[in-house]
Amino acid sequence: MKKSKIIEKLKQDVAGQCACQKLRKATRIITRRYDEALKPIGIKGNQFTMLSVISLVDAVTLTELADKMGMERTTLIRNLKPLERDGLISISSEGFRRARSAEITDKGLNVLEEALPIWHQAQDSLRIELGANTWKIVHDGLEALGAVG
Amino acid sequence: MKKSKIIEKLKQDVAGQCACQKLRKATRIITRRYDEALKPIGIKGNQFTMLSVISLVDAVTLTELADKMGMERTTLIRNLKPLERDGLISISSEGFRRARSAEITDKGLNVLEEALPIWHQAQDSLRIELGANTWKIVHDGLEALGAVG
DNA sequence: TACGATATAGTGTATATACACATTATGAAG
DNA sequence: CTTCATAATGTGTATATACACTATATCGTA
Repeated sequence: MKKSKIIEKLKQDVAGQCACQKLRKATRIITRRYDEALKPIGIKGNQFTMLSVISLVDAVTLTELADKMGMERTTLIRNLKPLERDGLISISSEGFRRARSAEITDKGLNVLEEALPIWHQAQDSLRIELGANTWKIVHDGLEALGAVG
Repeated sequence: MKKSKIIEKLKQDVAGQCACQKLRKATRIITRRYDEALKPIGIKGNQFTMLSVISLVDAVTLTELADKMGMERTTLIRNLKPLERDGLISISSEGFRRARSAEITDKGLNVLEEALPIWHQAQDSLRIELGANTWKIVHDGLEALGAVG
Protein backbone atom coordinates (compact mmCIF):
# COMPACT_ATOMS: atom_id res chain seq x y z
CA MET A 1 0.00 0.00 0.00
CA LYS A 2 1.20 3.51 -0.70
CA LYS A 3 2.47 5.55 2.19
CA SER A 4 -0.13 8.26 1.66
CA LYS A 5 -2.89 5.66 1.75
CA ILE A 6 -1.71 4.25 5.08
CA ILE A 7 -1.44 7.72 6.55
CA GLU A 8 -4.94 8.46 5.36
CA LYS A 9 -6.31 5.36 7.06
CA LEU A 10 -4.48 6.21 10.27
CA LYS A 11 -5.92 9.70 10.22
CA GLN A 12 -9.46 8.50 9.55
CA ASP A 13 -9.67 5.42 11.74
CA VAL A 14 -7.06 5.54 14.49
CA ALA A 15 -6.33 9.16 15.36
CA GLY A 16 -8.42 10.22 18.32
CA GLN A 17 -10.41 7.00 18.28
CA CYS A 18 -8.16 4.30 19.68
CA ALA A 19 -9.52 3.33 23.10
CA CYS A 20 -6.14 2.07 24.26
CA GLN A 21 -4.43 5.30 23.29
CA LYS A 22 -7.03 7.53 24.95
CA LEU A 23 -7.06 5.43 28.09
CA ARG A 24 -3.31 5.44 28.49
CA LYS A 25 -3.10 9.17 27.86
CA ALA A 26 -5.80 9.92 30.40
CA THR A 27 -4.16 7.63 32.93
CA ARG A 28 -0.79 9.33 32.56
CA ILE A 29 -2.32 12.76 33.06
CA ILE A 30 -4.53 11.85 36.01
CA THR A 31 -1.95 9.67 37.73
CA ARG A 32 0.52 12.57 37.67
CA ARG A 33 -2.06 14.70 39.51
CA TYR A 34 -2.69 12.16 42.24
CA ASP A 35 1.01 11.35 42.57
CA GLU A 36 1.85 15.05 42.88
CA ALA A 37 -0.85 15.57 45.52
CA LEU A 38 0.27 12.58 47.59
CA LYS A 39 3.96 13.42 47.41
CA PRO A 40 4.03 15.01 50.92
CA ILE A 41 2.80 11.69 52.32
CA GLY A 42 5.52 9.74 50.54
CA ILE A 43 3.29 7.41 48.56
CA LYS A 44 2.01 7.39 45.00
CA GLY A 45 -1.56 7.09 43.79
CA ASN A 46 -1.20 3.44 42.96
CA GLN A 47 0.19 2.72 46.41
CA PHE A 48 -2.70 4.58 48.00
CA THR A 49 -5.01 2.31 46.04
CA MET A 50 -3.20 -0.84 47.09
CA LEU A 51 -3.15 0.15 50.76
CA SER A 52 -6.83 0.98 50.56
CA VAL A 53 -7.80 -2.29 48.91
CA ILE A 54 -5.65 -4.33 51.28
CA SER A 55 -7.36 -2.61 54.22
CA LEU A 56 -10.82 -3.33 52.90
CA VAL A 57 -10.66 -6.90 51.66
CA ASP A 58 -10.51 -9.86 53.96
CA ALA A 59 -7.26 -11.74 53.84
CA VAL A 60 -7.15 -13.61 50.60
CA THR A 61 -4.42 -15.06 48.46
CA LEU A 62 -2.24 -12.65 46.51
CA THR A 63 -3.75 -14.13 43.37
CA GLU A 64 -7.26 -13.13 44.45
CA LEU A 65 -6.03 -9.70 45.49
CA ALA A 66 -4.53 -9.21 42.03
CA ASP A 67 -7.81 -10.26 40.42
CA LYS A 68 -9.78 -7.74 42.46
CA MET A 69 -7.49 -4.98 41.23
CA GLY A 70 -7.47 -6.10 37.61
CA MET A 71 -3.73 -6.39 38.03
CA GLU A 72 -1.55 -9.16 36.70
CA ARG A 73 -0.54 -11.37 39.61
CA THR A 74 3.18 -10.88 39.12
CA THR A 75 2.68 -7.13 38.89
CA LEU A 76 0.88 -7.11 42.22
CA ILE A 77 3.61 -9.13 43.88
CA ARG A 78 6.24 -6.67 42.72
CA ASN A 79 4.14 -3.64 43.65
CA LEU A 80 3.82 -4.95 47.19
CA LYS A 81 7.59 -4.92 47.69
CA PRO A 82 8.06 -1.17 48.37
CA LEU A 83 5.07 -1.17 50.73
CA GLU A 84 6.47 -4.12 52.66
CA ARG A 85 9.97 -2.63 52.70
CA ASP A 86 8.56 0.59 54.20
CA GLY A 87 6.58 -1.34 56.80
CA LEU A 88 3.16 -0.28 55.53
CA ILE A 89 1.98 -3.84 54.99
CA SER A 90 3.00 -7.27 56.20
CA ILE A 91 2.77 -10.46 54.23
CA SER A 92 1.93 -13.64 56.08
CA SER A 93 1.70 -17.24 54.91
CA GLU A 94 -1.17 -18.59 56.93
CA GLY A 95 -3.42 -20.14 54.29
CA PHE A 96 -3.47 -23.42 52.46
CA ARG A 97 -0.98 -24.59 49.86
CA ARG A 98 1.54 -21.85 49.26
CA ALA A 99 -1.02 -19.15 49.93
CA ARG A 100 0.20 -15.80 51.26
CA SER A 101 -1.83 -12.75 52.11
CA ALA A 102 -1.16 -9.07 52.67
CA GLU A 103 -2.33 -7.10 55.70
CA ILE A 104 -2.00 -3.44 56.50
CA THR A 105 0.16 -2.50 59.48
CA ASP A 106 -0.48 0.20 62.06
CA LYS A 107 2.08 2.34 60.26
CA GLY A 108 0.30 1.71 56.97
CA LEU A 109 -2.98 2.71 58.55
CA ASN A 110 -1.45 5.95 59.81
CA VAL A 111 -0.21 6.73 56.33
CA LEU A 112 -3.67 6.03 54.92
CA GLU A 113 -5.22 8.31 57.52
CA GLU A 114 -2.85 11.14 56.58
CA ALA A 115 -3.42 10.49 52.89
CA LEU A 116 -7.23 10.55 53.10
CA PRO A 117 -7.77 14.33 53.17
CA ILE A 118 -5.19 14.82 50.44
CA TRP A 119 -6.86 12.20 48.30
CA HIS A 120 -10.16 14.03 48.88
CA GLN A 121 -8.59 17.27 47.65
CA ALA A 122 -7.24 15.66 44.51
CA GLN A 123 -10.50 13.88 43.80
CA ASP A 124 -12.62 16.98 44.49
CA SER A 125 -10.50 19.29 42.39
CA LEU A 126 -10.78 16.91 39.47
CA ARG A 127 -14.52 16.53 39.92
CA ILE A 128 -15.02 20.28 40.05
CA GLU A 129 -12.79 20.78 37.03
CA LEU A 130 -14.80 18.27 35.01
CA GLY A 131 -18.25 19.25 36.23
CA ALA A 132 -20.92 16.93 37.59
CA ASN A 133 -22.17 15.64 34.24
CA THR A 134 -18.77 14.80 32.83
CA TRP A 135 -17.74 13.33 36.17
CA LYS A 136 -20.61 10.86 35.97
CA ILE A 137 -19.83 10.01 32.36
CA VAL A 138 -16.21 9.37 33.25
CA HIS A 139 -17.13 7.02 36.07
CA ASP A 140 -19.76 5.17 34.07
CA GLY A 141 -17.31 4.65 31.24
CA LEU A 142 -14.52 3.46 33.48
CA GLU A 143 -16.89 1.16 35.33
CA ALA A 144 -17.80 -0.50 32.03
CA LEU A 145 -14.16 -0.83 30.97
CA GLY A 146 -13.17 -2.25 34.35
CA ALA A 147 -15.79 -4.94 33.95
CA VAL A 148 -14.52 -6.10 30.56
CA GLY A 149 -13.26 -9.65 30.64
CA MET B 1 -8.51 7.99 64.65
CA LYS B 2 -9.66 4.48 65.38
CA LYS B 3 -8.88 1.80 62.84
CA SER B 4 -12.55 0.97 62.27
CA LYS B 5 -13.29 4.64 61.61
CA ILE B 6 -10.59 4.87 58.92
CA ILE B 7 -11.81 1.67 57.29
CA GLU B 8 -15.32 3.06 57.29
CA LYS B 9 -14.22 6.24 55.55
CA LEU B 10 -12.28 4.23 52.96
CA LYS B 11 -15.30 2.07 52.28
CA GLN B 12 -17.65 5.04 51.94
CA ASP B 13 -15.49 7.53 50.07
CA VAL B 14 -12.67 5.77 48.25
CA ALA B 15 -13.80 2.27 47.31
CA GLY B 16 -15.11 2.21 43.78
CA GLN B 17 -14.97 5.98 43.50
CA CYS B 18 -11.31 6.91 43.10
CA ALA B 19 -10.85 8.15 39.54
CA CYS B 20 -7.15 7.27 39.55
CA GLN B 21 -7.84 3.73 40.72
CA LYS B 22 -10.58 3.12 38.15
CA LEU B 23 -8.53 4.61 35.35
CA ARG B 24 -5.46 2.55 36.11
CA LYS B 25 -7.49 -0.63 36.44
CA ALA B 26 -9.24 -0.05 33.13
CA THR B 27 -5.96 0.77 31.43
CA ARG B 28 -4.34 -2.44 32.65
CA ILE B 29 -7.24 -4.53 31.41
CA ILE B 30 -7.59 -2.86 28.02
CA THR B 31 -3.87 -2.57 27.36
CA ARG B 32 -3.50 -6.31 27.90
CA ARG B 33 -6.12 -6.89 25.20
CA TYR B 34 -4.44 -4.67 22.62
CA ASP B 35 -0.99 -6.01 23.49
CA GLU B 36 -2.21 -9.57 23.12
CA ALA B 37 -3.81 -8.81 19.76
CA LEU B 38 -0.71 -7.09 18.40
CA LYS B 39 1.69 -9.75 19.60
CA PRO B 40 1.95 -11.43 16.16
CA ILE B 41 3.19 -8.11 14.77
CA GLY B 42 5.85 -7.78 17.43
CA ILE B 43 4.75 -4.44 18.87
CA LYS B 44 2.66 -3.41 21.86
CA GLY B 45 -0.35 -1.15 21.96
CA ASN B 46 1.64 1.79 23.19
CA GLN B 47 4.16 1.34 20.39
CA PHE B 48 1.36 1.20 17.84
CA THR B 49 0.17 4.52 19.23
CA MET B 50 3.61 6.09 19.05
CA LEU B 51 4.23 4.92 15.49
CA SER B 52 0.82 6.22 14.51
CA VAL B 53 1.31 9.64 16.09
CA ILE B 54 4.83 9.96 14.66
CA SER B 55 3.43 9.18 11.22
CA LEU B 56 0.69 11.76 11.49
CA VAL B 57 2.38 14.76 13.05
CA ASP B 58 4.79 16.95 11.15
CA ALA B 59 8.32 16.78 12.40
CA VAL B 60 8.42 18.58 15.69
CA THR B 61 10.69 18.54 18.68
CA LEU B 62 10.54 15.54 20.98
CA THR B 63 9.18 17.87 23.64
CA GLU B 64 6.21 18.81 21.45
CA LEU B 65 5.67 15.18 20.53
CA ALA B 66 5.53 14.28 24.21
CA ASP B 67 3.03 17.07 24.84
CA LYS B 68 0.75 15.83 22.10
CA MET B 69 0.68 12.40 23.70
CA GLY B 70 0.22 13.65 27.25
CA MET B 71 3.45 11.84 28.00
CA GLU B 72 6.24 13.11 30.17
CA ARG B 73 9.11 14.15 27.91
CA THR B 74 11.64 11.79 29.45
CA THR B 75 9.15 8.96 29.19
CA LEU B 76 8.73 9.59 25.49
CA ILE B 77 12.48 9.68 24.90
CA ARG B 78 12.87 6.30 26.58
CA ASN B 79 9.85 4.80 24.79
CA LEU B 80 11.37 5.77 21.45
CA LYS B 81 14.47 3.65 22.11
CA PRO B 82 13.04 0.19 21.26
CA LEU B 83 11.39 1.62 18.13
CA GLU B 84 14.66 3.15 16.99
CA ARG B 85 16.62 0.01 17.86
CA ASP B 86 14.25 -2.05 15.72
CA GLY B 87 14.52 0.40 12.83
CA LEU B 88 10.87 1.46 12.93
CA ILE B 89 11.69 5.13 13.41
CA SER B 90 14.69 7.35 12.89
CA ILE B 91 15.63 10.33 14.98
CA SER B 92 17.23 13.28 13.27
CA SER B 93 18.62 16.51 14.64
CA GLU B 94 17.67 19.01 12.00
CA GLY B 95 15.94 21.74 13.95
CA PHE B 96 17.16 24.72 15.94
CA ARG B 97 18.96 24.59 19.26
CA ARG B 98 19.30 20.97 20.32
CA ALA B 99 16.02 20.03 18.70
CA ARG B 100 15.59 16.46 17.50
CA SER B 101 12.61 14.91 15.82
CA ALA B 102 11.32 11.41 15.14
CA GLU B 103 10.25 10.12 11.74
CA ILE B 104 8.79 6.80 10.74
CA THR B 105 10.91 4.59 8.46
CA ASP B 106 9.71 2.42 5.57
CA LYS B 107 10.03 -0.58 7.84
CA GLY B 108 7.99 1.20 10.49
CA LEU B 109 5.32 1.99 7.92
CA ASN B 110 5.19 -1.66 6.88
CA VAL B 111 4.69 -2.68 10.48
CA LEU B 112 1.92 -0.11 10.85
CA GLU B 113 0.24 -1.42 7.72
CA GLU B 114 0.32 -4.98 9.05
CA ALA B 115 -0.89 -3.80 12.44
CA LEU B 116 -3.86 -1.83 11.10
CA PRO B 117 -6.31 -4.72 10.52
CA ILE B 118 -5.36 -6.27 13.84
CA TRP B 119 -5.92 -2.99 15.61
CA HIS B 120 -9.32 -2.82 13.90
CA GLN B 121 -10.21 -6.25 15.23
CA ALA B 122 -9.22 -5.34 18.78
CA GLN B 123 -11.04 -2.04 18.62
CA ASP B 124 -14.17 -3.56 17.05
CA SER B 125 -14.39 -6.47 19.47
CA LEU B 126 -14.19 -4.04 22.37
CA ARG B 127 -16.81 -1.75 20.86
CA ILE B 128 -19.19 -4.65 20.25
CA GLU B 129 -18.60 -5.99 23.73
CA LEU B 130 -19.45 -2.63 25.27
CA GLY B 131 -22.31 -1.69 22.99
CA ALA B 132 -22.77 1.56 21.12
CA ASN B 133 -24.07 3.61 24.04
CA THR B 134 -21.37 2.61 26.47
CA TRP B 135 -18.75 3.00 23.75
CA LYS B 136 -19.74 6.63 23.30
CA ILE B 137 -19.76 7.24 27.04
CA VAL B 138 -16.30 5.74 27.33
CA HIS B 139 -14.91 7.97 24.61
CA ASP B 140 -16.59 11.11 25.88
CA GLY B 141 -15.25 10.47 29.36
CA LEU B 142 -11.72 9.77 28.17
CA GLU B 143 -11.79 12.82 25.90
CA ALA B 144 -12.61 14.99 28.90
CA LEU B 145 -9.89 13.41 31.03
CA GLY B 146 -7.33 13.77 28.27
CA ALA B 147 -8.07 17.48 28.10
CA VAL B 148 -7.48 18.06 31.81
CA GLY B 149 -4.52 20.37 32.42
C1' DT C 1 34.05 37.63 20.78
C1' DA C 2 32.95 36.15 25.18
C1' DC C 3 29.10 35.11 28.13
C1' DG C 4 24.98 34.45 30.18
C1' DA C 5 20.08 33.18 29.31
C1' DT C 6 17.13 29.88 27.46
C1' DA C 7 15.40 26.03 25.03
C1' DT C 8 16.16 21.50 24.30
C1' DA C 9 17.73 16.87 25.09
C1' DG C 10 19.80 13.12 28.15
C1' DT C 11 20.75 10.29 32.61
C1' DG C 12 20.03 8.23 37.40
C1' DT C 13 16.90 6.09 40.05
C1' DA C 14 12.51 4.22 41.39
C1' DT C 15 7.94 2.44 40.70
C1' DA C 16 4.52 -0.02 37.41
C1' DT C 17 3.32 -3.51 34.16
C1' DA C 18 3.18 -8.19 32.22
C1' DC C 19 4.64 -12.49 29.70
C1' DA C 20 7.36 -16.74 29.95
C1' DC C 21 9.17 -19.68 32.79
C1' DA C 22 10.53 -21.75 37.31
C1' DT C 23 9.53 -23.20 42.05
C1' DT C 24 7.07 -25.19 45.85
C1' DA C 25 3.49 -26.72 49.12
C1' DT C 26 -0.32 -29.82 49.67
C1' DG C 27 -3.97 -32.96 48.88
C1' DA C 28 -5.43 -37.19 46.34
C1' DA C 29 -4.77 -41.65 44.22
C1' DG C 30 -2.52 -45.81 43.96
C1' DC D 1 4.24 -43.82 51.60
C1' DT D 2 5.26 -42.44 47.14
C1' DT D 3 3.96 -40.10 43.26
C1' DC D 4 1.44 -36.91 40.80
C1' DA D 5 -1.72 -33.25 39.87
C1' DT D 6 -2.81 -28.75 41.15
C1' DA D 7 -2.85 -24.42 43.24
C1' DA D 8 -0.23 -21.09 44.48
C1' DT D 9 4.01 -18.04 44.69
C1' DG D 10 8.57 -16.37 42.72
C1' DT D 11 12.16 -14.84 38.97
C1' DG D 12 14.11 -13.16 34.42
C1' DT D 13 13.58 -9.91 31.16
C1' DA D 14 11.51 -6.13 28.72
C1' DT D 15 8.67 -2.12 28.19
C1' DA D 16 6.32 2.09 30.48
C1' DT D 17 6.28 5.96 33.54
C1' DA D 18 8.10 10.15 35.74
C1' DC D 19 10.81 13.21 38.96
C1' DA D 20 15.29 15.26 39.94
C1' DC D 21 19.18 16.46 38.03
C1' DT D 22 22.56 17.10 34.25
C1' DA D 23 24.35 18.42 29.75
C1' DT D 24 24.50 21.11 25.62
C1' DA D 25 23.37 23.95 21.61
C1' DT D 26 22.10 28.47 20.14
C1' DC D 27 20.76 33.25 20.54
C1' DG D 28 21.19 37.86 22.16
C1' DT D 29 23.96 41.22 24.17
C1' DA D 30 27.81 43.52 26.49
